[in-house]
Amino acid sequence: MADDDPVKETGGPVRVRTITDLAKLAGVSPGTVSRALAGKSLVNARTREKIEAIARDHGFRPNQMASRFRRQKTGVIGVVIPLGHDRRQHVSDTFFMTLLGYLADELTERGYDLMLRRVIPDKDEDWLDRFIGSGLVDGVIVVGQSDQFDRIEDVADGYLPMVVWGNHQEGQRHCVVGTDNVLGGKLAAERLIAAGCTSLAFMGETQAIEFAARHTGAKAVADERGVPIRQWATHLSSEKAAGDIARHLERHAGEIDGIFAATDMIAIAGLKQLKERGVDVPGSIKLIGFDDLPISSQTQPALTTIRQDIAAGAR
Amino acid sequence: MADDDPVKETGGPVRVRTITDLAKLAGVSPGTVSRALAGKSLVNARTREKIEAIARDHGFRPNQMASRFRRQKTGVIGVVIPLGHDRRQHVSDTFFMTLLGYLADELTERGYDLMLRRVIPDKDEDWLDRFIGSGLVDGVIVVGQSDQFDRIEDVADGYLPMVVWGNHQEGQRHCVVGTDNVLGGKLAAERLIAAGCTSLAFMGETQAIEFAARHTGAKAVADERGVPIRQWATHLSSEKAAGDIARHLERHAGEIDGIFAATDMIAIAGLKQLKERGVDVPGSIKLIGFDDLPISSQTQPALTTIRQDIAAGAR
DNA sequence: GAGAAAACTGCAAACGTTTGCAATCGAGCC
DNA sequence: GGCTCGATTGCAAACGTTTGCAGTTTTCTC
Repeated sequence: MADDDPVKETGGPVRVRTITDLAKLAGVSPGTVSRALAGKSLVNARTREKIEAIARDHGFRPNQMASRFRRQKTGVIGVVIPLGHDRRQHVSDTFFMTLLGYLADELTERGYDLMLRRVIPDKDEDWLDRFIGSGLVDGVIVVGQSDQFDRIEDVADGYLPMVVWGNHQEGQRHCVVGTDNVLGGKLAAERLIAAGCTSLAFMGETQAIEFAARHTGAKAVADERGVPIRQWATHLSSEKAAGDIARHLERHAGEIDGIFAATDMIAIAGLKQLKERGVDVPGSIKLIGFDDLPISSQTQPALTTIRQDIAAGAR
Repeated sequence: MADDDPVKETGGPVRVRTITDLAKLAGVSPGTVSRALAGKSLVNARTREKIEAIARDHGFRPNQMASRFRRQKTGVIGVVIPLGHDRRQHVSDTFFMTLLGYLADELTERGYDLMLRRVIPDKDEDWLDRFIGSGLVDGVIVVGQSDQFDRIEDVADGYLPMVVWGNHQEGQRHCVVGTDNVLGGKLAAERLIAAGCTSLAFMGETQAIEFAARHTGAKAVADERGVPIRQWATHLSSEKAAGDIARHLERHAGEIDGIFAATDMIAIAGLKQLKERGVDVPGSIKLIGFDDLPISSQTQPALTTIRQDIAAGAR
């Protein structure tokens, strides 16, 4: 009799892989199964129960690929980290990773998945277009503008929910959230000067606009107070930074009594170098960092908490 | 004449969204376009060039959702972090984030995307099944077994490329890569004892098997050498750890002269507490951590580099 | 108990690609 | 010159869900 349903005749536990298999088993149409599983109100309570029971028994999970494809919604937010000016820095950099941690928490809480991508802009002209155009994500969060400001601007017009973690620039078109780097720089310089410093150094680089802004802020205050501030070019990756710092200290250690490090990582590296040289910190040289990483318990200028901003921005 | 192609008549830049649009424009069939864009060898060089040109001009990107759906391959590796025993710890924990950084690098290098998901096992019975069954990922990397060992084991039989970062257990069925925690614990204890310590403390918790193993290793060596080792239960999150450590130190500071911290984060927190109490480190109390985070330049026991293992494991 | 409204359910057409198979077009071979 | 073979290309059927529309019941209402 069951001629039209050979499946049942096998006796073995039927593998129910698709919504259609399940429908056959339940004796309803795929459409109904879909609705039942989606929790729509248009299905009879008894039918739904039956369907859910079967689904549970067979450990059935609707294929998300198909579902998302059909409804043209991925439920995924892309997080892309441009490895611009200093390839070694970004991913695996503590600050970005910490930020990413919070992002993951917040996004998951809102039912989104997080797709992480690291790109090397030099190698890949239109990294952003490609990511957006792929249709894989509902929105994009760019972590760090790096030196890709223009490219980001170009894309911003094409819309798509995008928020950028980075520095705000007068008249820019893309939505940005992040620390006020200029203000942070000012605060740092003010604090150093208030602590009695009379000659400052900025450790970091100014290629990426985030850091440039920090320098700008510090310089503005320093100039205003008549305190000299020099720039000590320093790589951002811990390994390279150490060497750079050592070199600077060797040549100019005596000339300054206050250091503003562009990142906490640099600050920590600097601290180590200073200690190794027997310099008293903060006795003879004062040091201030930037980022407020959980590790560094030094005093930091403002870092906005990301929570609310992200929520609103990513929607 | 162009009656059958109203699109061209609009004059505006034709929006080419699908492969079919492009095909029409190029005067070929969608199939051919697909082949051309996929770089297959079966298309005439001239046809391909033409198609590629049009694609470029219109900034066309094939819909990845559709593509991946059709070929039942996502090109995505899921990274899931079970927030088991201590909800606050995992994501936004520095160690995991650092690990994640390397993972991202390696996966991207191999053309995979990385989908991050944080789950709270208590709330969600079958977090793993759900993730795997969703068909969203080609493989899964579980970071940290936490207290979910059994659940992971259950799933491991169902196959699917899965690798777990965590502790190896005799006779387990799932593929695991990670530090040898027992060995690490042994090394730590040995080092402390070699440095002259005569009474140890282990700071951390033992609910998660990774940490339990570290403790076990340390205890084995300590017992063997006749050195007492006590356990100071300590939360893993920096904030809570500080309080725990303070409490322990207050009561038992004088009783020990060597501390093995289950993680670097705890070690750092401990270091701070000790300093605040004016304890000389490593003069009167020696301290050793675990993880080898880039920040901590203290001596650490072995941490396997993840590079090769991941590559092979994830395939 | 007829008629209408409400509650369910089934049908079939999408979503945009990939891909096996068959058709077409030249070119080379005897 | 007919035929075979290879190189391209077109056709159409998937992939597994969702969803508008059109039935088909059921349940009321009078």
